[in-house]
Amino acid sequence: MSGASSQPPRPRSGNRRDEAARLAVLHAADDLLAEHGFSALTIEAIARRAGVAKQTIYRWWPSKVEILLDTLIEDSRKRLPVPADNPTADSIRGYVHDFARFLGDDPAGKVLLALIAQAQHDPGTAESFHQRYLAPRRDQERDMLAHGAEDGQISPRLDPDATIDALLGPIVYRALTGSSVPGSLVDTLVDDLLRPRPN
Amino acid sequence: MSGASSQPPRPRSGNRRDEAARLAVLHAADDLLAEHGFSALTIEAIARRAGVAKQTIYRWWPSKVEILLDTLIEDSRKRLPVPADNPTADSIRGYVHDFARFLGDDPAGKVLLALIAQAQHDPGTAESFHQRYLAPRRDQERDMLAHGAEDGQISPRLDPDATIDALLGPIVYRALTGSSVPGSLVDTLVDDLLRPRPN
Amino acid sequence: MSGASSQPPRPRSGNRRDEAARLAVLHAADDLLAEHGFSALTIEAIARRAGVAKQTIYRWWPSKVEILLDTLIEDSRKRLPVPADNPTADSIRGYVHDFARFLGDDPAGKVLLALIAQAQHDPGTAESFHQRYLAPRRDQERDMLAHGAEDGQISPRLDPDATIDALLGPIVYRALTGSSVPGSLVDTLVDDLLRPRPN
Amino acid sequence: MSGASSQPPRPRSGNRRDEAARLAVLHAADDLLAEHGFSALTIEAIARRAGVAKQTIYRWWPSKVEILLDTLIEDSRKRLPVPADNPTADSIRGYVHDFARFLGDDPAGKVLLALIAQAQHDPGTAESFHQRYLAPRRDQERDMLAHGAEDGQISPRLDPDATIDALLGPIVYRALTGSSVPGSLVDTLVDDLLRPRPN
DNA sequence: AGCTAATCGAGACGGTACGTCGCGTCTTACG
DNA sequence: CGTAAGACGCGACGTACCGTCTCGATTAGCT
Repeated sequence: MSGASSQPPRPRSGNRRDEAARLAVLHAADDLLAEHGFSALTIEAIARRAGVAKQTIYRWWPSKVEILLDTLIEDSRKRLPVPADNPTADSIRGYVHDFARFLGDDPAGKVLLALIAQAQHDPGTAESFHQRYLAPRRDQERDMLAHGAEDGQISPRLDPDATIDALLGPIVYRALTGSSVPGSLVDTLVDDLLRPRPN
Repeated sequence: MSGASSQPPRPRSGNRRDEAARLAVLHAADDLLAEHGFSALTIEAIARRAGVAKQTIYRWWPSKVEILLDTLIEDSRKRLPVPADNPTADSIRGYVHDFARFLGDDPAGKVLLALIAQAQHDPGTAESFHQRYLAPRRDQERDMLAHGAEDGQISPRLDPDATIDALLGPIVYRALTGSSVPGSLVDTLVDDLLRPRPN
Repeated sequence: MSGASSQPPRPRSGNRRDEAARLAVLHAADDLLAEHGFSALTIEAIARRAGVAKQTIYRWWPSKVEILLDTLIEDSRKRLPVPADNPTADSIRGYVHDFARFLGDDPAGKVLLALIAQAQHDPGTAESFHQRYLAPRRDQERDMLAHGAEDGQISPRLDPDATIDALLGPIVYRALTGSSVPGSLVDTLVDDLLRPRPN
Repeated sequence: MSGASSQPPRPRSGNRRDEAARLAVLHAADDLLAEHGFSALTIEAIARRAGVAKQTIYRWWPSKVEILLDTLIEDSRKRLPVPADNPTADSIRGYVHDFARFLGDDPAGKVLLALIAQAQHDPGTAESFHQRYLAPRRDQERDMLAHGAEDGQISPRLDPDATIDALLGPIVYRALTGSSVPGSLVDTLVDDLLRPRPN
């Protein structure tokens, strides 16, 4: 009688939030951005493509920016993790290379660029984008640098935030202006900024 | 003096383009962007504030982006000139500092950020922005570096475009993410990138 | 026995139809109509005010019109009975006066007007309204006239349905157009229609 | 001369109100009401069927009720004129017959019923309906009775408003409840109300 | 000196998307 | 079972701007 012990895996729906609808919205938003650009990313278009009612979107997301943030956070976690355990000089250098690849080649990179852009147009977006994406990531990146420095793997010449901005800024700027990022540029940046001046 | 006695208030244009209307549109666009942000920058709002008919805007500008580009090009020419004649190490360093100030403090800096952003959302904007603003400026900046290197004022470690992106990228990225740019960061970037490795 | 002791506030229904919920719905509908008009009489508002789930309403009533019909039928039975036993000329005249008062002053009169109105907009309402309210009442009114005529109390000059429509029509029309119904009008109508032409 | 000289028939549009759009909206509203009833009479449906933008409707009419009022006023003027010049007993009787026919057979009669109904649901409609339709018509009907009485054509037994309500009320009530109005009923009402009691 | 052509303010027009409300159906968990 | 709760697909609401258009007025420059 106590029967089916702890959590029988219910294919639920109805009273609770519909997980299928949630995923359909996230994928529809991603796809629309990739296929037709940000200007085609309207709530109505997302609802249409996801086969979902507009109200279902508004019930769970205050704006299309939050939808994109949801996908970006998830994709970044999976495909652009920040080296955390005993980062080596190589793994840190690898992270910057991965960042360049993420921005340039991964569809999720386009989401990141779109959010950076939209943050310029709308203060609400800026706020959300910082709190939910930039700040947590920056914390991880700072940790990475701090641990790397503790272990003697790197010796940054600037304070942590300046170091990260100096490393990633050029990559982001190139992506924003439609240019590619050659590996040599990344290597030079890493060499310059993470090693002390030899003299 | 002979003329305008009978009709007191409005000297209507006539056959030629009305310069007053042109300026009113540019200023209205600038002001709206500064006061209420890009989302309030609609053609209807510009027309309303400029006291101009919508058609007058559409006759002379294909989109609001071109209006902003007009103001940005003019303002950049005046307030952020690229050192051209015999640039010294100091004048080049000064230009990077000026660039940071322009982005951070000058209202026209907000226009530049808005255009970078809009270029992510709309390919037409990207195209126009490159051809009318980024490319010409980049040409001047390349010249500046080339002349500086010829004269022995600087010795860039990277190719010209990479050098400029590495210098300006962090500044732009900080502006895009709402941070300030300390002078020390600029100095470090300039020192690193425009001087050869000592060893 | 397990008794209603442990749970203080809500004695949930259980297996049979919850009479308290039924009454709550009827009163909520009545109140909303009286307080905010027909346009505020939505199923969601009724459920909200009655503290009842929407599904509970849909389970027992096919539409909000049927809710109103339930209240109207009950209220009419109580507060506007048709004289049935040996109607006299006076009791018939009194009924017409009562009808005018019901439409003009009783909250239930507003329900009747709302249903007459809604019947114009929706054939389903018209059908229900006729079968459940108008036809049964008309039968009683016809009986009233027939018995009155048999007893020599009245001598209608028109056939029964025409008589009733000629008596009540002006009253309803005045109510629909927001006018009051003076007693003298009722008296004249009764005098004209229920007595034979003297000549 | 009188001919088509003065006003060359311009098929205009543009800056001024588009007469074709106005008529398309009125006809679309009429048709939708006749074909699918009031519940199908949404602004979106009218716009769709008229081939007109929603905003064009909202620009000129505050609500769908005003659209119906426009059509009703026009149709009533054309097809149910109130006898004005030297009304005779016969022309007055004819008017009441025409009124019954209008309500029963003319599509515009359905518009009138729909507006009477909607006025019960919405105070704004009631207000508009009175000021724009009922009151002006009532004025004309009062004039008709007054002139008829002056000329000795009729001798109403009730005050003018009561007379009109007593005449038209039963007709309206029958129409509202889906019944037909036999000519004999009209004749009896007219005879009763417009001639003095013989005794 | 009159005619032509272009500009300008004004604003109507057909559209698309906005964010909200209520509909009627549904599923769950509780009693 | 009936119930409270509430998510869901749907469709209309009334508003804001879009980009196009047509008006009537104004004013140069060319016959």
